Amino acid sequence: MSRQIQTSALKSRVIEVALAHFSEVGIARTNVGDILKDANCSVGSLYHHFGNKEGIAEALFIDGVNQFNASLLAALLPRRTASTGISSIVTFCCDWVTDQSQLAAYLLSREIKLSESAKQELREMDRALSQSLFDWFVPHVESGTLQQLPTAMYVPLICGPTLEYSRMWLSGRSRKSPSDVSPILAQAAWQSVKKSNNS
Amino acid sequence: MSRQIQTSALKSRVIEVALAHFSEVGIARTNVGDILKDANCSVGSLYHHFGNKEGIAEALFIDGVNQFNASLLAALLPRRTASTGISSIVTFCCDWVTDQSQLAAYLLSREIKLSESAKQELREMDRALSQSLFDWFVPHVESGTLQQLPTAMYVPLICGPTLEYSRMWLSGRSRKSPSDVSPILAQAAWQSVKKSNNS
DNA sequence: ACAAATACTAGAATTATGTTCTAATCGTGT
DNA sequence: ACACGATTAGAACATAATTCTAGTATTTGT
Repeated sequence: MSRQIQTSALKSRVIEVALAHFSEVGIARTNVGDILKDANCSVGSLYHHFGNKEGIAEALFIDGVNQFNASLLAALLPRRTASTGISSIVTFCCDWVTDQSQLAAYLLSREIKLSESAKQELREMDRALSQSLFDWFVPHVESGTLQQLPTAMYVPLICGPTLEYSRMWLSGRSRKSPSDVSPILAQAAWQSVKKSNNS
Repeated sequence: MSRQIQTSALKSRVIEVALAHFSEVGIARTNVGDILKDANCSVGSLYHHFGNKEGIAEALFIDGVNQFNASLLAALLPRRTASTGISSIVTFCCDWVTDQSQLAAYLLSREIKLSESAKQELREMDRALSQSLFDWFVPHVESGTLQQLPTAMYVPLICGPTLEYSRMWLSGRSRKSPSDVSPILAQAAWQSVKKSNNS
């Protein structure tokens, strides 16, 4: 088997196993020995590839965010109207969280203080996503269907309620899954960013 | 000095010192030795009062949530109209986060996997707050100024964007403080829960 | 006021576990 | 085939969390 494939398989295995352990007992309480054992990985390999325990947590985090961002854009970009676009964002988030609840819980409960380099990388990813989203918004703002707002406000307004509800659900504070309530969340998101006549 | 006072002073000191360290380098990387030193506390005392490092983190968390909840209710309850009430919630959150950014960052980035007992305690606190908020909402729903929604939706809709924006600001992803943008957030919150005629 | 019980403090000793280090191995390009 | 770098291996190490035993103060009951 080629080195590259073998190596990336090992990394995926470690990340997958790590998510399971982190989810069960938290990062602090999982010991790398257990990850090693479950992922069939030697101490040397693990530290070669990830540097330390935080490195595993960071790789998992970045991996998850990448997945999420890519899928979100894929869901949004084909939409042509402002209201279907906003709705697709919210619905996608709800379904993703409901579907991948373990990974979602990990990403939403930023259980880790990221290193500067990881922060850097994430900032760049965030910038790229924000840019794509903003590019999609612009025409609808110009055509007068979306409110003109400071750039930084769109994401919180549209996704804030959904993410907050997701946190509630993931931590057992509500029964109905985000998917179950996505129509309400989509409607509310639309109300908060659509252009309205009255105040 | 009475034992009680001395003891609670020690605990406060530990919690305060812990917040400083946790904020600077994260929970995982702060060592209890440093907390001990800075809080003038012996190993024995610390473990007697907090059990372990996580116990400190939990006490800090619960303490912070208590403070926040109490102040929030104090800001909301005197309000008489639906729109001033919603606005006061959002504005209070923004100002609190802006003002106590270190504690806010700690609470919002749930850097810890809470123990079952802490979860229990927090769930109870959350239930109490939700109940108070809901009691305040009910009359305005009945009078037709607020939308009728599932109970669990009000908090995410009203606070979601604010909390999400706060996270962005706290992690350096936006320049303007929550207080700076609170009018926009308050307006959006109102749009998403007020009773409207059109769809 | 005294005794007993309890709550708390102290810090040395222990243990757990994350990480380093040296050596070996395996692909890959020349 | 050779050599180089990337990767694997796991024993050894070091750090830092936690336990433990003993001692001290405070409160409580009589």
